[in-house]
Amino acid sequence: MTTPKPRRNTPQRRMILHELCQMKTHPTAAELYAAVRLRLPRISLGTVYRNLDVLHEDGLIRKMEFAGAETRFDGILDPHDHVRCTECGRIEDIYSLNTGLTPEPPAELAGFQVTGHRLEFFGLCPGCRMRGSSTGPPENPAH
Amino acid sequence: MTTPKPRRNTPQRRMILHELCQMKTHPTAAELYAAVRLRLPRISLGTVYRNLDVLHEDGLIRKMEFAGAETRFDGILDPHDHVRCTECGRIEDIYSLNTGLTPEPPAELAGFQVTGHRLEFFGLCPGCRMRGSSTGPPENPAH
DNA sequence: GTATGTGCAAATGGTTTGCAGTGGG
DNA sequence: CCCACTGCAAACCATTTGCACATAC
Repeated sequence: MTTPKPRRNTPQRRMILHELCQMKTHPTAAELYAAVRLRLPRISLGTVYRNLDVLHEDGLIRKMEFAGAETRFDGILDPHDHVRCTECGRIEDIYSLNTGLTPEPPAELAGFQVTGHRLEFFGLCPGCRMRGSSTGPPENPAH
Repeated sequence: MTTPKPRRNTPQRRMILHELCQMKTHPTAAELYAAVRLRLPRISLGTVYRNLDVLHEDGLIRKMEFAGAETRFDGILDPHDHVRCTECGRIEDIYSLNTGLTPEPPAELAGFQVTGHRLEFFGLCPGCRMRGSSTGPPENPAH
C-alpha cells in the first residue's frame, strides 16, 4: 500500500537533520540554512527546503506552519502545543495544558473527517514583555 | 490612551464591508475583490487589502490567518473555532466544541503573557470525503 | 547505469507599498 | 483645504520549480 520512496543518504540531508536535532530553538528554513552553510558552504536554500520536505514526509522531523509567519522546523516529535511571541517570533513548547482534546480530538466535526488539529497561543515572551512593547503591536493575531 | 484613528466612509470601504457581511462563506481577499468588483468595477485589489486591514483594526471584521493557506475574512464576530478541508480549502465554523479553553484561555504560559489563541482542525469536508481523495494528500498539515 | 539529489536562478503567488492624483469631512 | 484614501504598478519575501550536472546505490 504505502511503498516508501527510495531515498539517498546525501551529505546535505544528513547535515540538515543533524543540525536541526542539535538546535533547541525551532528554526526557520533560512536559519537552518545559515547553520548548515557553516559546514557545507556550497549548499543552496532550495536544497534545504527540498530536504525538509522529504524529512517531514518520512516522519523524521516536525513542520510547524504558522498563520502569518514563516514555517518552523523541529527535530522533536512528541505532540505538544506552542506559544508564539507576536513581537519577536520566538516559540515555546507547551506540554502541560489540558486542552480538552486529549487523548484524541473528535473524529468528526460538522461532517468533516478530522485528521488533525493545531492549537496555537500567541502573546508576549518574557523578554519582549519586560522591555515593554509600548511601541505598538507589530502583529494583530487573527484569532 | 487609545485615540481611534480618523476614518473616512468611502464607497469602497462601505461596499467591502457590505459584501463581506452578505457572504456566508469565509472569502479570501481575492474572492471578496471579485464580488465587490461587480458593483465597483474600478476598485483595486490593493484597496481591498487596505480596507480589510482597517476594518479588522477597528474590530468590525474577523481576519482568519491559516498556516500555509490564504487569509480569509469573516463579518461574524462571535468566538468560534474552525475546521478546514485540506483538499479544497473550505472552512466551517465550530461552535459546539468544549475546548477546555473557555471561558478564557490561561493568562500566562511558559512566562508568556497570552493575548489570544487559535484552535484549528483540518480534515476532509463531506464533499471531498465522498468523492474519495485517494488521489493522495495534497497537503501535509503541520500540527 | 539510472534516477534521485544538487546548485543555481528564475518563477510563483499572496500580500504590501510608493506614488501621484481624488474626494470625504 | 487637508489629509485619508484610491488606482496602478512595482516591490516583497517565503517558498517552489526548471534545468543541467553530479553522485548514491
